[in-house]
Amino acid sequence: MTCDCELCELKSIFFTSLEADKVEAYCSSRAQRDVNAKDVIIRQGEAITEFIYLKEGLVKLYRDTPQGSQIIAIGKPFDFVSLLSVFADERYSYSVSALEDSTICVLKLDQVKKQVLENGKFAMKLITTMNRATDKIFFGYLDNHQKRLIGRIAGVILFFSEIYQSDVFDIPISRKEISQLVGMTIENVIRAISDLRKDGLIRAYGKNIEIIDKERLKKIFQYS
Amino acid sequence: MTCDCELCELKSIFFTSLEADKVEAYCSSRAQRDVNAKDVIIRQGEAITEFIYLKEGLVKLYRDTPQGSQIIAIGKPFDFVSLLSVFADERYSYSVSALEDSTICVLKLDQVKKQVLENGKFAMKLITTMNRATDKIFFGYLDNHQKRLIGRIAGVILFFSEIYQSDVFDIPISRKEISQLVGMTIENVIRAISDLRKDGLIRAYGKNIEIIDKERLKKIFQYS
DNA sequence: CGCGGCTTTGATGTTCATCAAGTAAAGTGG
DNA sequence: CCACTTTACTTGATGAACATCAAAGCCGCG
Repeated sequence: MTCDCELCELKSIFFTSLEADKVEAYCSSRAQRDVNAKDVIIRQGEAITEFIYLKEGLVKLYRDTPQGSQIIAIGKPFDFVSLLSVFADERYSYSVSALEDSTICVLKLDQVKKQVLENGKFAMKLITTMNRATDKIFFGYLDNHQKRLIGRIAGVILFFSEIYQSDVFDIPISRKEISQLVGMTIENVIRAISDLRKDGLIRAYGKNIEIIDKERLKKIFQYS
Repeated sequence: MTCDCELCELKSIFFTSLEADKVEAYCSSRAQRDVNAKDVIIRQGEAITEFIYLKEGLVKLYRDTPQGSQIIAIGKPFDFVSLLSVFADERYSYSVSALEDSTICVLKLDQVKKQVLENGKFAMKLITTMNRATDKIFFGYLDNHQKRLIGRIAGVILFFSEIYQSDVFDIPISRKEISQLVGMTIENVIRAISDLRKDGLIRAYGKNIEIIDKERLKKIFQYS
């Protein structure tokens, strides 16, 4: 009867806005699914029939364009990964795939819509959560694209350092993916990483990154 | 008792989702306001207490950053100009000002929230409309920033041509604003416009623009 | 009239993309 | 397990796209 998603933000929306007897319905309609790294969770162009939420792990949101693949955002747990425009369209305009082995929660979109129709408190919370998620992605994107290459790279490194809560970590995306994330060529991304290494701000052996001088890295991030 | 916003999308949301007796409450709580060109409608950093909708005219959404002013989008009638993150935060993270003399409709945000809480159908429609508006802005932005300067300029010209439904029009923004919209320097924006003029694709005397060769302009827009 | 802001053009420098080449790592079939 | 292929990564050289600096013309406004 109790869901095991102890820290689940979506659950908290349901629980604080649903009567006790409705919670059970939520629990039973919810499906949990484990996905492996590199698995595609959402495919651009597919019909939107589910409401998907990342419980554990790390994912990337990306879209394929004539100019190549473009990473829109990296999704952490407690981000509603399918929030970006779930209700806007019939079909996904982006894909989502797992960067690490992850666990997702899946709800039928109909169920969520039903809740919105029946439960104002739920609707209100959902709108707020959706807006926050979209805002974060959008304004984050705007901020990033005001910076030059080196600043964006510094941002990426600081971002993952924040996620892993450590100055030493394995970056979960390839150089190519970094280039798709920052919107520049792979060669120049590598050059920027090399520059940071040569200047003694980071150590970088393949995917393993160590931040040596976080303050200077933050300054580069800030002042582009 | 009847609202005069005959074509108002917001009104249509209310009307199709409210019982007749509630419509009156909506009408009375709604305030219509005329604003002059260059008037600031929403100011970045201000508390969000109202729900604002563009009934007539043209506005720009922009934000001020340490690197200068950045235009996020141009808002036409039937765009919910305050939709972008109304519920996400306490304060606006962007400004809105009128490009032309415009008419806006203003609702107390409390009133809208109340409707969301009380009326599921209204909530559902609002979510859908918000998502669509945000999607359009966001993915439009992503598309634009994959293009080179000349393609973005072509896009801007085609955009306003679409708005005014004519190949001859006065562009409602300055060269500087175009540069803030496409995210490049004013000098290079001017050079790009000059190039289009020299190549015979457009005529351009100050703010007056005439599209001569729409097909080629579209090709430039499309293929960056 | 003259001041300040907007616009335009030219010259020059920086940032980034492209092309080319080579190394390392990782999967693939015999 | 090893040769083989493929994919990811790295560095250098060159060129294109864009920013910056400088100067001058235009235009509206006090």
